Amino acid sequence: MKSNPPMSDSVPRISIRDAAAHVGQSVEIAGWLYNLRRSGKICFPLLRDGAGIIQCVAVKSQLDEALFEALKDLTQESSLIVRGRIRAEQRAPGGFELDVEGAEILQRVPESDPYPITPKEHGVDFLMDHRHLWLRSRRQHAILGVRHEVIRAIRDYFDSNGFTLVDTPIFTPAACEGTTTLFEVDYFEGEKVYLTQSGQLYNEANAMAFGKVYCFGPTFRAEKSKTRRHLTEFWMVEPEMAYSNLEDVKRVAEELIVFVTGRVLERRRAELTELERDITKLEAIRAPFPRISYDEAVERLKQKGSEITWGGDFGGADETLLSEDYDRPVMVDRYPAQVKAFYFQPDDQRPEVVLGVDVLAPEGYGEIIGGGQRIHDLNLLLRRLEEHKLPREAFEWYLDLRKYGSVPHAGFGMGVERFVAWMCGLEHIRETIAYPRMIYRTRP
RNA sequence: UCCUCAGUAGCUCAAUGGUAGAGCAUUCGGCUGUUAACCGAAGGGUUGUAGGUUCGAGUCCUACCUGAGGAGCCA
Repeated sequence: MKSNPPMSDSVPRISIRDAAAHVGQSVEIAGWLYNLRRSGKICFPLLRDGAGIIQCVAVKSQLDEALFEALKDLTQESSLIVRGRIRAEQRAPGGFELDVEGAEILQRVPESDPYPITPKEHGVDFLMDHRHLWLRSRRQHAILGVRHEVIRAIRDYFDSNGFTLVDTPIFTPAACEGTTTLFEVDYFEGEKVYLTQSGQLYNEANAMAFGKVYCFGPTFRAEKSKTRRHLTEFWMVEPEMAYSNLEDVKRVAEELIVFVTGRVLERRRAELTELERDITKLEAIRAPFPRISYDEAVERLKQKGSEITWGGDFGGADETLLSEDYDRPVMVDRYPAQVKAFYFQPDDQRPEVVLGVDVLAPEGYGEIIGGGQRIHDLNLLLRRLEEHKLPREAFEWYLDLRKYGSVPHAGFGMGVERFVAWMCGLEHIRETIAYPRMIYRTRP
C-alpha cells in the first residue's frame, strides 16, 4: 500500500474543514466511512477525515458500475479516498456535499468483524473498552477539540503575559505536601522516588530564577478516588510568580479563566454546539468574579443546611451549594491553616487562616483552581515543617529559596480536565482526556 | 477502603419462579435525495462465575468476579 497515494495529479487534496472554499471545484478527500445510507441506485457515504464529516453522493448511472457497487456495500470505518466536486447543498448535514466522480478504497473493514461502535447507543463500559475507536465519534472528537483549544489558550495567556515555561520533574524524591498518597517508583537505587503530585515546590525555585513561570504537565494522585471528578493521571498547569501575593493570584486566575473561556467561545462554537452545551452559561463568564471568604462560605453553607463546621474542608456537595448562587466562578479565600498544605502564608491579621484561594466553577463543576501565597520567611517555614512532621533534609533545597533573596511569592494550579469538563458541560471527567487513567481502568 | 446499584445475542435493553424475546449491527432481497434512512427475510444465547433453595431459577439465597454511581480525599 502506498503511504499517501494520490488518486489524481490534477485534483487538490483538501480537508473537509476547507470545503466551503472549494465549492464548484473538483477535489480529493482522504478519510474513513462514517456512515452510509443507500437507496437502490443512489447512495450517500458520509466521509470523515479527522477534521470534519462531509456527505458524498454516488449515483449509479453516473459511475463505473464496479465502483458504485463497491461504494454501496462499503462497511463502517473503511478507509478510502474520494474524488469529486464540492457543492453547497442544504439537504446535506454541514451544508456541503461532494458528488463522487471516483474513489479508491484502501482497506475495506470485513463484515465478518465489523466496526464495533455502531451509530446507535452504547454503554459506558463498552465505549471505554473501545476508547481507541471511540475517539473517532463526533462527540469525543468535539470534546478533544475543546481540550486542544483550552490548552492552547492557556499557553497563549501565559506566554503573552511574561511567564516562562519551565517544566518540573515527574520523578520526585519527596512528597510535595506530605499528605496525599503517592505512586512509588521502584527503580532508582537506594532511594524512594514518586510520581509528581504537583510541580509547585520546583516552580517556586524557578520563579526566583525567572520571575514569572509556569509548568504544564501530567500529575499523579494515588488516592482511591472513584467519582466523576477524578482521574488518577491528569494534567495541571501551575503558574508561580515572585514578588506577588494572594491578590495577584486572584487577578491572574480570573484573567486566565476569562481569556480561555473567550477563546473556546470564539474558536470552538461548532464543537460546543455538537455537545449541546448551553453557550449562554459560558458567555456569562466575565470579570469580576465574586470573592468571598472561607468564613462567609461556611456561614452560607450552614444556612443551606450543610453539616460543615468552621475548620473543615468543603465536600463536593458543599462546593455545588456555594457555586449555585453565581453565574460565574466564585473565589473563596483565607482557609483555616489546618486544611491547607504546610507552605501557605498565614494572614498577618489572623494567623489561624492562610492566604490561600480556591476557585469553584459554576454548575457544580467544583474546584478548578487552588493556590495562594507561599511562606517566604525561613523560620516560619522551618516551624511548619516540624508541625507537619516533614523531614527537613528532603527540603534543604527548598529552604535555600528562603535564605538567598527570599521574596513574597504566590501561584496556583489549574486542573485541565475539570476545566474542559466544565467548558463542555460533561457529566464525567473521563471523556476530557484521550486515554483516562482511573483506579479500575488502565486500558486501552 | 466503605456504601448503593448493575451484569441476558456483537451493542442497547425486555422477559409475574413456568417454552429466553425486541431494536440496532451482520447476511440476503427491495428502493434515484437519504438524514441514527426505510421495507421484507435469515443466522445469532453455557442469562458474569461457583454453589444452594425448588417439581422447575435469567428471576430467590450465599460467596466471588467485573463494572457504574457516590463517600472520604483532591485539580
